[in-house]
Amino acid sequence: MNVLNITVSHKLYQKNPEETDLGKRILSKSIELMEQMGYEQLTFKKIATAIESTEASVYRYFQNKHQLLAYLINWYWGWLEVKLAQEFIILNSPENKLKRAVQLLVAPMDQDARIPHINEGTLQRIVVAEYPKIYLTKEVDAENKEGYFHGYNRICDILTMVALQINPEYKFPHSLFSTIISAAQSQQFFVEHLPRLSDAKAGCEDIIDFLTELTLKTISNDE
Amino acid sequence: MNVLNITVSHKLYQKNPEETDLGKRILSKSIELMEQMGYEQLTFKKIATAIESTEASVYRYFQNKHQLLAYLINWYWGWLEVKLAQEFIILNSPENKLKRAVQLLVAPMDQDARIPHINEGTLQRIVVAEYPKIYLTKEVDAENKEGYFHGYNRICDILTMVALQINPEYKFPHSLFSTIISAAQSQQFFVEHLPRLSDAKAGCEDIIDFLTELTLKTISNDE
DNA sequence: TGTTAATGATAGTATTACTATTATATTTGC
DNA sequence: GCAAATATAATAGTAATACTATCATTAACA
Repeated sequence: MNVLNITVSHKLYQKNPEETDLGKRILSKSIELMEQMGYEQLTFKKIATAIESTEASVYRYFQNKHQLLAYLINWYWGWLEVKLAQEFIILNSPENKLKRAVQLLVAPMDQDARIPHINEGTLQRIVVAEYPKIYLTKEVDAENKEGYFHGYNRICDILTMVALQINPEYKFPHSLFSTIISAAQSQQFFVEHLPRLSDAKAGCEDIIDFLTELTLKTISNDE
Repeated sequence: MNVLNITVSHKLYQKNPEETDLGKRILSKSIELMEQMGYEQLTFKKIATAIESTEASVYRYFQNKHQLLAYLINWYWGWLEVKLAQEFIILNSPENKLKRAVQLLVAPMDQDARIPHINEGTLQRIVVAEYPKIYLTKEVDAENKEGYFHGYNRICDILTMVALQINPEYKFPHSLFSTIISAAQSQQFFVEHLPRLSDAKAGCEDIIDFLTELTLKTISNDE
């Protein structure tokens, strides 16, 4: 059986949680609890109690809740990069690659049986609900140097390269894809919670149409 | 002299801060401190000390820090709506209105001398750095009912009406403008802190070009 | 078997986010 | 000009949070 390992920068943990059973239980339960109660309400005490361990043990893996969130979100981007790479094997036109990328961003993610301690679908919902919290802080510059945003940067770079194949003249590809990725998340959130900020109906189809059209029209160089 | 009053829903405060001297000092100092230290580090204690008042007094105006942030951000959207209305008086084409709206979102805001207790430029930077925090919470549905996001909804609706004059067939105007507004903020943030996520150079010109082109291409119905 | 590493158990601290109470000052109605 | 209401100040207190520290136990490993 194929074992897949998503690697996250060692700056994002104190002790690698993928290497021990306790570490995996922390990841698994953190994902479950964070989705249920949200980032603000989650505490290391609650995680520890839920896995029948102690607060101090959780602190051995992550410095604090913020680092844990950064870890999970980077894991997600690493995962998405693997998915993209897989899909691109059989996609030949850059247009189709971009379309598929948008679908991956927005469509609910299935759980991968090879990685039982991470529920990718739940993790995706965490990214939708919490993502901007990892960079909207006063520590952003220091954390950027530590690689806290590496996963996101890479996705953005990959899509930029694809877009430049369609139109090498397009001036703002990084801006475009950081916008698209963040819109992919916020539109999912708006459909569910702030529907006046979106035209999409429940389900991911409308959001995909919106983002795909937006992307392709923007990078096209006709007119 | 022309006195201007931005009205914020009474659900966004305990006691109207615009009505008293202490209230205005709280607003003024909150804006200053929040920009300096960021939302997370700010406490009511710090505000109170800085204006030589007490924590309990600040609590009489706002239930908590979250409500204060929501107040400030709604004030900003109210202010932006007033600005938009002023500008639209002499702009006739919907294209020019959208272009101007993008400029207002991104260009640094001057302080209005008629409202000495609110520094609009500083407030704008707070919106850039903190905006998503007011809706990315588990209380979002309840707070939406209380009108916490009213200001944003209105800006989005106004721009939607303008866009539909250009292309009445366009299917996703609300999604487009919630995306544009949020990109206006995040691009400003990225240019300063996460430059790999943007192609813009310092200053607002590139961001304005990026967003203007994105908007107009997306709503155009040719091709 | 002795050493190291991982975890558990427990305790403690500073800060935060409030709530409550009482005193004092100021404004307002009459 | 005085009583009543209101706003604010001063102070205290509480529960929860976000850690840090210490020491004992267990497991792993060489």
